[in-house]
Amino acid sequence: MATQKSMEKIVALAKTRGFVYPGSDIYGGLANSWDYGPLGVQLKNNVKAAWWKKFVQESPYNVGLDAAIIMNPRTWVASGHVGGFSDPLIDCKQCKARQRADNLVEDWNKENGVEGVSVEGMSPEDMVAYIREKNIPCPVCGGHNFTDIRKFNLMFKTFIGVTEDSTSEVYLRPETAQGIFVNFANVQRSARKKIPFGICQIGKSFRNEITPGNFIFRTREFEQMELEFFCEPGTDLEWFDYWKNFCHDWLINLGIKEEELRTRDHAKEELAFYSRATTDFEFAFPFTDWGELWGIADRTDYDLKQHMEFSKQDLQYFDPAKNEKYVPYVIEPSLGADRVTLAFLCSAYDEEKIVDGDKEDVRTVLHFHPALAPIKIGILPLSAKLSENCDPIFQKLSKKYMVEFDDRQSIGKRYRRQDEIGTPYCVVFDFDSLEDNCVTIRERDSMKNVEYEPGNIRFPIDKLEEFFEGKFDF
RNA sequence: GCGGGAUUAACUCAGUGGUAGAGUGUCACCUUGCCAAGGUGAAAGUCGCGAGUUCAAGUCUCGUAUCCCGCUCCA
Repeated sequence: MATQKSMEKIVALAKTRGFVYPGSDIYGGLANSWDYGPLGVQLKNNVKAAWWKKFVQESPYNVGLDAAIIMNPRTWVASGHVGGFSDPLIDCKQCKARQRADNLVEDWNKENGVEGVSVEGMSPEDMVAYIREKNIPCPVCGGHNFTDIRKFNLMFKTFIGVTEDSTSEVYLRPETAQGIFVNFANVQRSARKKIPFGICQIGKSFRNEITPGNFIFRTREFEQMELEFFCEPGTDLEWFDYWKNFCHDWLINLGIKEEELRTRDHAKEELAFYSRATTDFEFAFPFTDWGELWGIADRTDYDLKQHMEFSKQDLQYFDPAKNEKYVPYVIEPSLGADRVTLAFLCSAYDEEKIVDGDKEDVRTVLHFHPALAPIKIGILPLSAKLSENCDPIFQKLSKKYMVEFDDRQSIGKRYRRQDEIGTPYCVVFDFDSLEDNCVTIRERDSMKNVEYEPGNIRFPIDKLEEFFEGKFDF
C-alpha cells in the first residue's frame, strides 16, 4: 500500500541523497537555481541518453545537432523574440494586482463588443492611453488607478567583448529551436537528408521568467530536448500525430503510468501566433493537478520563412521526385530535460508499508526504469569482514555499469538505502561465497533474490556479466 | 513588483530575558551471517546579517538580506 507522495518529501530526499541541491547553497542559495548532485547528474544524463537513443540513434529520420547558446542577435529579431518575447505588465495601485495590459484591453474589448481594435499594433504608451480613455477598470477591485506599463523582456542579455557597449549586445538563447532552424540548410545538405527528416538537440536555454518555481519544474536556466521535424506542407498533421504517439510511447516505456499522463489540445485562441496546432502532454505533478511536460507544436513554415526574410538566404527544399521547391513545415516536440527528470523522480517515488509479523515498517523506494536508475548495481558484502572480496566484482562490473560499493552498517539498512536511490539490483557476497564463488542478486522491486536456475538463488561470480547483459537497456 | 510566512547543528524542530538543546543523520570502534532504527564515543551552531534597549538578547525593538508560498506571467 502506497502512502501519499508529497513534493516536500521528494525535495527532501533529493537533497539528502544527492539528487538536487539548492544552487549556491553556502551563500544562502540563488532563487530558483538548482544543482544536480552525484545521483542527480546520473539520472539526468540517463534521461537525456534515453531520449537521444530513441529520437536520434534508432530513428530512420533524425540526426543530432549541438548549436551555440549565444547566437547572432539578428536570429532573435527574425524569430520574433526581440519584439514579442516580453510582456507588458501593469499594476493596479489600489489592490496591487498585476496583469498583462494587452489581456486587460482585449478582455475589455471582448466584453464590450468592441471590434476592429488590435492590441498587437499598440505600443505600451498606446495601451495606457487606451485604458485611460475607455476608463477600463481593474478586474480584481474595479479601481482605475494603474501604474505605467513595464516591459519585461524574458531574454537574458549579455555582452560580447570586454567593453559593455550596445553594439556587442547579445542574448542567451530562450529556446534551442532557433539553433536548429538556422542550421536547416547545412544539415540537409551535409547529411544528405531528404524530407521528411528531423534535427534533434539537447541544450540549455535561458528565460527570465517572472515567476519560476516548484523545484526544478520551472527555472530560469533549463535544459531542453527538442526535435524540429521538417515535412512537406500538407503532411504536417499526419506527422503531428505520428510524433505525438512516439512521445507518448517513450514516456510509457520508461515507466510513466497512463493515469499520470494526459494530453491537452490547445484551443484556437490559445495557440501561439506561429502555430497551427499544439498538444501538451501533462503530468500529474504532486504540487499541482497537472503540469505541462511536453509541448508538441505544428510550427508551419513560420520560422524558416522568417529566417529567409531576415537572412536573405534561400531555405527552400528542392524535392527531386516532384521537381519542385517548397518551404517545409515543422513539427516540434519540445521537452524540458529538468522537467521530465522531475516527472520520472515523482513517478518513481513510493513509500511501501512492509508488515513482517507484528513489525510494521515503511520503505521509501524509487521505482526507476533500470535504464534511468543512477546506480545500476549495489555491491554489498554481507559482513564488513568480506569487503575486500568484493573488489574484483566491483572492478569487473564498474567497467560497464555505474555501481556502488557499500559495507557500512547492517545489510538490511544498506538494502533500504539502495531502494531509496532506486538501485534495481544488489549483489551480495556472503561467507558461502568464499567456498562456492557464487553471490546472491537481490531485486529492488520484489525485495527477493533472483534465481539463477529454478530452485537456486546462487549466482556464479563469473556469470554476473552475462546476467546483467541487457538488463539496463532501453 | 505586491502580499504573507520563515531563518537556531547536515536534516526536522524545541527553546517567552540568565552557561546552546533533542531526535534523525554523519564519522570511529564494537556488534550485526539477508531486509533499517544494538552499544560506546566523537565531530558538528559567533541562533541569517547590522544596529538599538538591557547588568544580561536566540528571546524585546528597528533596519536589512535571503529563501519559501500566493498573485500577475510562461514560445
